[in-house]
Amino acid sequence: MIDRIDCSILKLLARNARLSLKELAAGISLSAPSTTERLRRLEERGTIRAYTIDVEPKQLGYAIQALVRVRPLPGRVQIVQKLIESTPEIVECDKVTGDDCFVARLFVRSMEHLDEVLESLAAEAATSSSIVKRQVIARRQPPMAPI
Amino acid sequence: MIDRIDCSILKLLARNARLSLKELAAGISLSAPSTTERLRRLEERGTIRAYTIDVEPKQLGYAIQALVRVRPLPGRVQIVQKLIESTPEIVECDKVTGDDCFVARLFVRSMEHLDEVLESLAAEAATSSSIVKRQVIARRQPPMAPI
DNA sequence: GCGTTTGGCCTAAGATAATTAGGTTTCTTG
DNA sequence: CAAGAAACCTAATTATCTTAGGCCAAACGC
Repeated sequence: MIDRIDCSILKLLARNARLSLKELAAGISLSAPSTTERLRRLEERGTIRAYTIDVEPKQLGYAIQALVRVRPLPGRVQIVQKLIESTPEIVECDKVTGDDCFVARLFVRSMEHLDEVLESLAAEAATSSSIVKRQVIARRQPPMAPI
Repeated sequence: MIDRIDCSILKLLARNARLSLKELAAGISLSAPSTTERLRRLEERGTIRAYTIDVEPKQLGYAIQALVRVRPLPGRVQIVQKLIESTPEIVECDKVTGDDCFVARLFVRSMEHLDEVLESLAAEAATSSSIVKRQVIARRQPPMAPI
């Protein structure tokens, strides 16, 4: 499904998604039109879901990052999910196996702000929060190999 | 530190980091050269940490995504951190407050593969794994407002 | 086994976009 | 209030991207 060349494209774009077509083409030793066509197919097949940026949260005023495990009260799963979705401070949330139904990552300006967000969930769910002390591994790509 | 225009730039690029300079300039109603200069400063100040892509893990052969809480055995924190860093299946890891010293996200091809990765940690740490059943919120940006 | 089709690549030209240079306006500051 | 700096602009040059058309090799049908 994904050959060696597609793999190189993904690696190059993961490192810098704003690479010009020319640079990208040079990186994979193909012509510009062929590279365009490869890119188009990667997008079409959904391999590349999005081109995006990684923003420094502190520069946006978010001093604190936390991981929160959320256990909805019986019968409140749907409500809690809606609540989570509509909480803009939550930047990522997974529904997982186990007692902790949801695991969310959130960005807040202060401890007070964290408390505020958690309070908004308190009526519908039990939460356990962990403050991020350090990012040991910033979001990276898993090993990419031709399939 | 970040004005209304920078904010718009960040929002536009978060949605599509490959927007051409011309499109970006049109989006914020500035000329192309001014837009270039704004971008340059956002990069220089570290507000934009990286331009990257969001890849569909399934298309790379990763059928399963898991969140793992890792509690190193006494005195083994450093060793475990090294181990985590050198595990390519781990795509993200945070050092957090609380008993669970690390929280990692990993991509694996199968349950056997998951077991394999966890086994490699077993000698140095206790782990609790949760399989991701559904991404309720895919990585998004927190609210952006001028600061 | 051979002609045909398809997929993927190429080059080259025309169209589009990015950069550079130089000037204008506006805000800040001595 | 004048000087300087910061941020913007336009226009011309330079570079890049897209389009069109053709080549080649592997897969396919007869």
